[in-house]
Formats: sequence, structure tokens, C-alpha cells
Amino acid sequence: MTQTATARLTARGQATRDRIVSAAAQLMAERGVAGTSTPDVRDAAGVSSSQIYHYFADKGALTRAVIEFQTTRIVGGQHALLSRLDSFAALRAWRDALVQLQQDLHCEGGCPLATLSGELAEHDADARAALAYSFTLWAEAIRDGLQHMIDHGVLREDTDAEHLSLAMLAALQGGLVLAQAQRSTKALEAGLDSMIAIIERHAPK
Amino acid sequence: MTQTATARLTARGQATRDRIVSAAAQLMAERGVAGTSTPDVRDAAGVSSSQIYHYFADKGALTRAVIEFQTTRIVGGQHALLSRLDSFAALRAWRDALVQLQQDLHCEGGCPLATLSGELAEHDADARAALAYSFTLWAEAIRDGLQHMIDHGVLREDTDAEHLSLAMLAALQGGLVLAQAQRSTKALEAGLDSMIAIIERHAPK
DNA sequence: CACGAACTGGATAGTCAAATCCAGTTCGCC
DNA sequence: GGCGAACTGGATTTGACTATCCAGTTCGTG
Repeated sequence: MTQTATARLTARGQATRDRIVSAAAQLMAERGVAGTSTPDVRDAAGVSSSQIYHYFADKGALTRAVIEFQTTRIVGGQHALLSRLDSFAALRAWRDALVQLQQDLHCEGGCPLATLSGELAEHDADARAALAYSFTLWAEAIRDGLQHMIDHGVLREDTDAEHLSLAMLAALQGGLVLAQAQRSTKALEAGLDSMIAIIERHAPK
Repeated sequence: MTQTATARLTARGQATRDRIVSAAAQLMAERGVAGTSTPDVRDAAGVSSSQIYHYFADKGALTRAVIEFQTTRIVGGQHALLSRLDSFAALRAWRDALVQLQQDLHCEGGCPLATLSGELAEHDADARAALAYSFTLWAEAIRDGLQHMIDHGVLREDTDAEHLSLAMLAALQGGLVLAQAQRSTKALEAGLDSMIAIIERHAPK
């Protein structure tokens, strides 16, 4: 059903499946997994109940598809922004884009991956493992961006990109948690700016 | 029911109410709010259904009581650790205690306040506001700790404790999000250590 | 065009949780 | 010790959600 059946999907079937996952992803980001019923998804996607169970074994399988969808969307977007880091100005532009996005969203929603993780980590081992991998990919995207700066001579060769990327992702995720609760980007800005200040200390002398 | 009725509780009634809140807090931290049913709470607290609705108007009121309970427990505990910061060694001891606690818990659970926030922020304005205040109290506890270090001459007078406390809390919360998902304290350690490195730069020359 | 597989729609079991009701017990106080 | 309020237990109503079933339609392919 998951891999083999996906290959057997017709164009129409694939479109229907995509519509279901996309609608479910949006609803789950807004209301959480438990707060999103299959009737909600049915209405939002404009399909009928049986379609959902035709494409997914149960709600858990749909949830896993949503995790994959959000991972591709978010980490893919981040990778595009980060892969070309070649200056501190570019690093600050990445920081500004994150802050601006949250402000445009009125600090609502937080990070969809973190929301899913908070709800699923303790009672769905598969989901937790998938989300752990998502965060690993995100950290690697940041690390590769820092490595790119090293390669361009903007950072010293002895910079520990691995360590800094984990710290940066922690500051970012925590900033998003606080932004969502406090409806303010102050903590997000403070966290990211502090991490950038640390990184700037690794400029060649 | 909330303030006035609390005053009218007898000792036995108060004990029953406490038992319900405590049981609900534990269950909600483990399984989330939506994943915790009132029958679950009833069994865990050893009471019957009507007790819950005798002490709380509805599940939302119980949830708000849980937020208050966790805020007092967690922020109170943090305040006790932070209020006596008088050296970098004490700051590192606080960091070590946080990391050790997560390791003892096998990185399970994350921060109960962040879990509640992720689940409630977007559809319960009162809960979101209460949790925003919880995080503000936590940030103030960190800020006061840093101020204590300034007062003891361990940090320079011009240190921006407000900014640093927000950044530290962001790194801490994000580290907990990643610890829960990845079942590893590496990102938590990286985030906290980076923030401590920033703070150490504010030592008098 | 014909055949089977993929796809679709709507109705409906079966389950469980939120909240209420009511009958009975214990407590605080005079 | 007796009165009213606070407290307790369990049955029950009401509603929503997950998942299934089945009958009908469209699609891909020889």
C-alpha cells in the first residue's frame, strides 16, 4: 500500500492522494493531529470518506504521509536558502527571512514538524523516528551552509559546523515555540542573533 | 467556581481536587491533552466521573488548572536553581542538571509546558495566554539569575540580561524539542553550551 | 470495444469520550 | 444532634469519530 501501491496510482489517483495529504497537512498544522478528524479532511479535500481509506490504511498512515509532506516542504525550502551561504550578510538574510515569515503569520502555528513531534513522539515510535530524521536533515542543511562558508574562507577551517548547526537549530526551534506561545518574535530573534554572534567569532583573523 | 469556589473547599475537597489535577497533569504530559480522556483521569485519580465536573466546569477548566500546576512546579523549581547563581561554575551546574534530568528521563516527554503550548496555542486563547505568561516567568527567572551574577561582579554591568535570558530560554526549549524527537541530548547540550559561551564573553576584563 | 483494475460516493456499524443526572453520604457549624 | 452545604458514586444521555461495506463509475490496455 505504501510503496508498491503508490507506483500503481493513475494520474487521477495521485492527484486525489495529493489533495488528501495537502489538506490533512494544513488542518493538522492548525489544529493538531487529534484535533483533525477524517470528516474534516474529507470536506477540506473535497473527497468522500472511502477515498481516504482507499489511499491510506488508517489515520496513522495518513499522519505519516503528512510528516513526509511537511519534511519535504520545509526542509526542502530551508536547504534552498542555506545551500548558498557565502557571507555573514547571507546568514543574516536567512535569519531575517525566518523572523519575517513568523511575523507575516502573526506568530501563529509554530513549526509544523515540532507540533507533530510534540503530539506524536511519545505514542508513535515510527512517527518519532521519522521526525527525528527530519530534524537531522534540517541540521545537516544548516551544517552544509556553514561548511559552504568555510569553503569560501568566510569561516576558519577549524570551525565545528556540526556543533554549531545543532545549536542553531535548537535556538531556532525554541524561538518558534516561544513565538507561538507569546505571539512575539523577540525570543526567536534573541536566540538566532546570539548564535550568529557565536559564528561570527569564527571569522578568520 | 475558579477563585471563589476554591476558597469554599473543605480539606477533603481540596485533596480530591489536587489528586485530579496531579493525575491529569501526568497523563497530559505523557499523552497530550487530546490523548487524555476524562475516564483516564478518573481512574488514575481514583475518583468518579462526577467529581471531575464537580470541581471543574469542563475539560478546558481542568486543562487550565493543569497549566497552572505545571507552571508552579517547573518554574518554581527553576527559580530555586537559578536564584543563587554566583559563578560560571554554578551556571554550568544548572546546565548539567537540565541535561542530566533529560538523560534520566531517557529524553522522553520534552517540556510539559511546550507540549501543552503546541497542542493548545492555536485553539484556546486563554491557555495560550497562560502559557505565554509561564514562559515569561521562566525567562525572568533566568534573567534574575544573570542579574545575580552581575551583582556579584561575575558579569559586567553592561550585560544585557534581558536579551540573554530570552536567547537562553529559546536554546533550552529548542534543545528539549530536539531531545524528545531524537532521543539524544546532543542538540540541547550544543544549544546551552553555545549560550554559556556567549555569556562568558561578558566577564569583566 | 471489452475487460478488469482503479477509483468514487454515500450509508452505516461500532466505539468511545464529554458532560449530565440523581440518589446517597459526609462534613462544618450552631 | 441536627441542619444545610459540600462531597461522592455510578448510570446514562448525547454526540462525534474511526473504519468498513457495497454499489456504481471511470480509466488503462489489448
